[in-house]
Amino acid sequence: MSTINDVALKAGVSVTTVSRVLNNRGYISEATRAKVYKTMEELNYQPNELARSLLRKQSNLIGLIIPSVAHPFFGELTNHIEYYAYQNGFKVLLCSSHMDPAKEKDYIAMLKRNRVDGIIMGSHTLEVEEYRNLNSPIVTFDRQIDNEIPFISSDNYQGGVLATELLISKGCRYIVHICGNLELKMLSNYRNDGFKDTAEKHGVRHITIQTDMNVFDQQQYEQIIQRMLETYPDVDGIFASSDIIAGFAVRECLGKGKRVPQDIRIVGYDDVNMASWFIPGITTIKQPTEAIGRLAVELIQQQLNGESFEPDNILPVELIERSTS
Amino acid sequence: MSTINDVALKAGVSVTTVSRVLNNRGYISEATRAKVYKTMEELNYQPNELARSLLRKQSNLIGLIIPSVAHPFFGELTNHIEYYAYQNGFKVLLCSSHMDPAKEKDYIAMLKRNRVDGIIMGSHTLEVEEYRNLNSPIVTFDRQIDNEIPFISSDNYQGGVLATELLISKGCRYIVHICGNLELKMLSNYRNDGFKDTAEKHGVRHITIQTDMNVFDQQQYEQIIQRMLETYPDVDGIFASSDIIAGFAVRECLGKGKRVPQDIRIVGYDDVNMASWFIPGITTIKQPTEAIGRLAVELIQQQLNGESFEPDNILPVELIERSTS
DNA sequence: TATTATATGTCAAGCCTTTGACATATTGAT
DNA sequence: ATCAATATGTCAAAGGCTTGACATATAATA
Repeated sequence: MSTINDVALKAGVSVTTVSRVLNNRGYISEATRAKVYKTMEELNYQPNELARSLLRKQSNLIGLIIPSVAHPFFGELTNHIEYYAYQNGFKVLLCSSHMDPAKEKDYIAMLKRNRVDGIIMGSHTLEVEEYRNLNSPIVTFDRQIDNEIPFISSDNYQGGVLATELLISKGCRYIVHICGNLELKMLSNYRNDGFKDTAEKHGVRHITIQTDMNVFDQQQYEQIIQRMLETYPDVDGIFASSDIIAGFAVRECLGKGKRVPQDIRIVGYDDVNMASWFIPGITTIKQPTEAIGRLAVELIQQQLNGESFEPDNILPVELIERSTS
Repeated sequence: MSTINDVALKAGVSVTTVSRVLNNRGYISEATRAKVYKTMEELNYQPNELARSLLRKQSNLIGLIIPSVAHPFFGELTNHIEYYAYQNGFKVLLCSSHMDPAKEKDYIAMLKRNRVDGIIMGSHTLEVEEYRNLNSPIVTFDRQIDNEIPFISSDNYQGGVLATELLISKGCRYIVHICGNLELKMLSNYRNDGFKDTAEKHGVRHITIQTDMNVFDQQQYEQIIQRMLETYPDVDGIFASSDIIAGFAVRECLGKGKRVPQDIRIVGYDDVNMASWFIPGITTIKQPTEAIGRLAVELIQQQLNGESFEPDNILPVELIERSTS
């Protein structure tokens, strides 16, 4: 790889001059500018960002830690984050924790070693303390660390309310919420609060079933749903905390000879693309994935610029009715 | 962020000594080693990888260019690539081209500026020439650039054969292959060859329908399939070039009142997780995504090490029978 | 003509880390 | 007492780039 020196030499100018055209500062004649660009072209020169970052103390790198990009929700979220990062001159370093605390810790250290300008945390297997004192701009998704660190989440409580109201309005009298582990202090737990409050308000029987915190575990989902269907055969409404779980619920119900939505109604969460591809299409609570992605990048940028920012970002959800309700 | 200097100062040793414990070279007493580690801990020191990379002329970064991580197949592939990259001490810089040649070109330049150790190309919107002379280790997925640059693909021809044989053996007499644009010289075009050869061998009527090269275009898929179903109402077998397209095909067929698989049989490609979640489960040709991911990283590593490597990597496919055939 | 804006050059420090060359001390073994 | 292994230190260069300070020269303007 050629260096700025090679360019200067070949173009017959000083490195300072090349640096000046590269960074658009000081006086440069059009002729010199053109000559330098031409030489860079000829030498196939690309300024070394490692050296630049080292000097500037800014890498334009954003670290993104998520459970897995193979999960449709995180895949779509990552897609939007990557898009807006690129728009704002950032590159994204992808880290999949696979819900392994050791790996997550490792990744955080790695990101610090690489001097990322900020970290977007979509995976939360560590204790809250571990995330403090990272002294790097952070944005958190679906988890509140403290008042200093901004978080983004969808309006989980409202999502729970909307889903539950729908089930009840359609006539469900015995509803279940299948969600992640409530021990983890995730903001998504509010979905369960919305669910319970609404069910109680309407005097509807309700139970909550927690899954382990595995990202994807087809077997576990199937088992939990089967057991639930056996233990509570009278359930006539399911609010699942992801469209994938909802999909499995549909599958198991149909397998058990229950008609959806006539015998049992099912509402998911997320509104991943897949939710509309399923047959029947899954009724769900839409998270504004694109807005979340955009905001995440913005919040990093704002912290970087020393601007003030909103620490609590709860984005609106929307009920999308399809065929499972 | 503290530097190696701060550590040396605080620990009361020289930077050379710190560097020695950091890199495990030269003589170091256990006492000093412990003292240095303790100080690093206290200062929350993380060696600056930018400086190290600059010096070593090696960044341990792999650039991954794909159409979109929101696409299930690429999401799963990315997941595996990230996994094996991490295992081998690499970090992944994620780039989503969204099938935009300008963006892809930009990304390539960006990756060079960042001195990535290698590039895994899963998006191919540029002319073959553009990929040559990148003088960086490259691995290509589903496209052959030249004999120097290694490629990986599934056994597309065999995939086409397996899918077609299955349809015919189940009694299909008029089959259609829905695939991407054949103009692009992608290795996946061989699926169509396998399809045609097999259909002709058995004397079965067959047609090929190409889609545009958009990653995801629900509308387009629906339209193409609807039009196909209207134009060729006698079609009784579909080989779709992705599970997503297959999913839409199932949906449209059921919508038109055709029974799957009784009236029309459908086979997909990829075997993304989703294919088994669909109702009915989609019969498909499985690409060995994990093996592809592992091999991609290995091929970068081998090129980096100056080892010899296999340029042509065609990985076996497998027929997965579910309920649409 | 004097002044100013424009254009380029030289020089050197600094970003953080690694590494080789070399020097000096302290051990323990012979 | 001597030698070698062990342990640490000093010093400086290198990696590629940016930037400020200063110097110089040409062209345009007052």
